[in-house]
Amino acid sequence: MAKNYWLMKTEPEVFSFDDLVRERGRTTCWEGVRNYQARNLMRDTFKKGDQALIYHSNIADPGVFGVAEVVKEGYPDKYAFEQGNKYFDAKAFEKGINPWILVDVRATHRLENPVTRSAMKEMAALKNMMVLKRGARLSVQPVTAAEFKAICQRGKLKKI
DNA sequence: GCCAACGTTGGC
DNA sequence: GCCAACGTTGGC
Repeated sequence: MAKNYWLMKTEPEVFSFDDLVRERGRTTCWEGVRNYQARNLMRDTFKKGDQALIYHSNIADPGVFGVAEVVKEGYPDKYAFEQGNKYFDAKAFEKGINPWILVDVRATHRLENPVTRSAMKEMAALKNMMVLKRGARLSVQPVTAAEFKAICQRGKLKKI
């Protein structure tokens, strides 16, 4: 089974790549995904050892800042059923069925030169990349091996 | 801060 | 099941 590659968006004001690096074991559960398409990818397709580009969104200079690997495959997201939690899902809680899942990721590399969105747009290897398309809101996106490699080379990976 | 694109909700 | 209204995302 070939390794999968992903792009995972995060708002650095909320949780940045540096925040991930500061976590114990540089590992965290990827909280807050409340979209079924993204959920399905994490539940069905994310495999241990897959690699993910960590992308900062909703800032002046969005782009890829680091690389992480999947260290734990999909498991129930208990936060969805914790009243008062930021990611509490009242509707699901009433129904008694928790549809949400988490994966754990560990930071492995920093991009010495973060690859900004504007730089990505100029890269021929990324001309079909999902994240660059208009209105691509999916917070967890598949990335091809070629796209992953192109960004890693451009960004100069530095092992953490 | 604006607003286009998208996903979800809810009336019918 | 359709679709308008709404809330959110996220680039700019």
